[in-house]
Amino acid sequence: MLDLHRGRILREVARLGSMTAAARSLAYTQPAVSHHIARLEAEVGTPLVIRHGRGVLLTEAGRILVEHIDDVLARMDDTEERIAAIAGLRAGRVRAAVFPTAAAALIPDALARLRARAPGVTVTLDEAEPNTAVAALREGETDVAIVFNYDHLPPDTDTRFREIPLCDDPIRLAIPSSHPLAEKDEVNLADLAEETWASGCFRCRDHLVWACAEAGFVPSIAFATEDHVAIQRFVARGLAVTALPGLALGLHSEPDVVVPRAPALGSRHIAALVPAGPRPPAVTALLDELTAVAASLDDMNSE
Amino acid sequence: MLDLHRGRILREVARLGSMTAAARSLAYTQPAVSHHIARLEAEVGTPLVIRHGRGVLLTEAGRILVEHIDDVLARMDDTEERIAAIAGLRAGRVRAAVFPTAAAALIPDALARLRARAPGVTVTLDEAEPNTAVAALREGETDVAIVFNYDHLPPDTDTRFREIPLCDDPIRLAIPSSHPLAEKDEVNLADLAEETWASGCFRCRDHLVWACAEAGFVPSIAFATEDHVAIQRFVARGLAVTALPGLALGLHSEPDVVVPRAPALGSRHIAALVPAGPRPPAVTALLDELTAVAASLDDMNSE
DNA sequence: CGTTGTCGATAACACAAAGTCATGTTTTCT
DNA sequence: AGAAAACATGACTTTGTGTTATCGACAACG
Repeated sequence: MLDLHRGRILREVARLGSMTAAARSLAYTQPAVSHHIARLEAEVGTPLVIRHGRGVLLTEAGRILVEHIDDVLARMDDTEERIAAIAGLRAGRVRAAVFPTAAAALIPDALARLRARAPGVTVTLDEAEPNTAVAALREGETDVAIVFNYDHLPPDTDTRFREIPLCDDPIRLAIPSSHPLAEKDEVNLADLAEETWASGCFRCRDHLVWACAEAGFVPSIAFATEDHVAIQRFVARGLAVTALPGLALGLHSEPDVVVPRAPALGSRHIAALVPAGPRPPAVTALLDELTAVAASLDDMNSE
Repeated sequence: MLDLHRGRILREVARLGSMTAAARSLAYTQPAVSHHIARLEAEVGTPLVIRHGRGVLLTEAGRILVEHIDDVLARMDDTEERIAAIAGLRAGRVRAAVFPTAAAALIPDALARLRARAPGVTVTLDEAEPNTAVAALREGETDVAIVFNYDHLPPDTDTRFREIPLCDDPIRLAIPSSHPLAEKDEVNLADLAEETWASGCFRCRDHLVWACAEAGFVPSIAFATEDHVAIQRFVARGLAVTALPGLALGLHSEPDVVVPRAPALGSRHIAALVPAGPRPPAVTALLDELTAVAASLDDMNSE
């Protein structure tokens, strides 16, 4: 195959009409240019330049070659620019799989920051529970998975992924304001053993059952929905008590619901998962903004 | 600048989904491909592939790069084909500067042969006297100069050119059939010292004067024209005698003109001149056909 | 009309790049 | 689990790509 580098040299020789001048222009020595032209001629099997007076003149084949090389080099420049744009955060697309609460509480702020920093980068979002998000990551269908996990569950040890911790999301107790315990600052979980419970997604429900077991009882769960506004309404109407992530409560506060302290419920750990190894710049940038937004949330929690 | 070679490798990796497969397809070893991809990534500053299961998957930057490379490589193929066509005599243009008689007597046959052998090669012709033809060659305005020279003139010793002898063109005496000497087989030049002469181009006239001087007289030249048909008419009408190149006489034979032998007139040497050094294939091919045609003319003369 | 400066070609050589083989690590399939 | 397959890594060889030094040829100058 023709070597573009040699083509560039020939082009310069054509432009300047002399090998010596081309060598100067390209910061080479004259013999280097002479050699390259000779090799190019050997490769294509026909003379490309002809000595003429002081310098050289191109043959027909040489002229045609230069025309084509011009075209090819222009497209090469385009190519480089496109890739440089991705490397320089002026372009790029990131696919993220995010669990619902984070999609509402974390992502909008992170994307706003990312847009301010790198307007050319676009992010596409897929809402997905952690399990599906990880599966998508494994299949290469997404670039970043935003997931959460509870202390009582085994951590994800898959070495193919790198876990970037984002923040801790404390699980809060929510009870009706009409409830006898509503006036206490801190509530013991065991005191709610006889209540009717509402719970969210499978994983959250699982965690609730685990926490109650630690407290010595099995909760009676009558309502299950992933809609945290709906859950709060159930609580507000006095139909149930529930445990909700702080993030969900931060998104919406229903009247007639109180949130006493209940340390036994612990917290869930929110993290971003990306494939191990080097990351595209746009992915790194998104992770940066996610950690920044998450850190400010963490600060609010610790106050 | 991006290396097309690496681009080709990346493209193959993208097509086959694995470095090992790409290596097989390109007759490389696996580490070679691995190395090239790693270097490409270092050069562009962003990951291009990501490990996925058995093989690799391309990142966004990788996919975009491959798209562009496809385009560039296609144009590279075009380029190679264009040049290969010139090298393979399927295309090409030759500019020739030819003196008038040869343009009529030599070139048409040579071009017919060349067309049969290499239909894609085109030849452009400029009629020019030897001096102008050589000047054009020196200026790079023509690729081949077809010239002639006489024995009494100094040979062209310019080392910048290579001379390819084509044939000898004997100078013939032409006299009216009504002339007293018309019945003789061989005529002595000195017997025509008192005649009125016609002559052709400057160089031919010069040669005539020289030959007559050798025979001991100065010819009285009343008619000078480059049109050999016109000259023959002058002779046919008994207005003059003349010396004409055999080639011109071969092109047109006027009635009432006889051509006795006159060895003293010698001959002119027809040759092709090309720049020294390697020659484009189309030029070589034209020279081949010219020498072939000229050789057959030489044979006719020697019979 | 020779002399001098410039250009291209060539030879010898230094260094970098591009391959290879051997081997390790990770992931998948049995 | 263990075997097979794929990418990564390291040491080494070969090839290519540059350099300096020098020659031969053309052109412009006095």
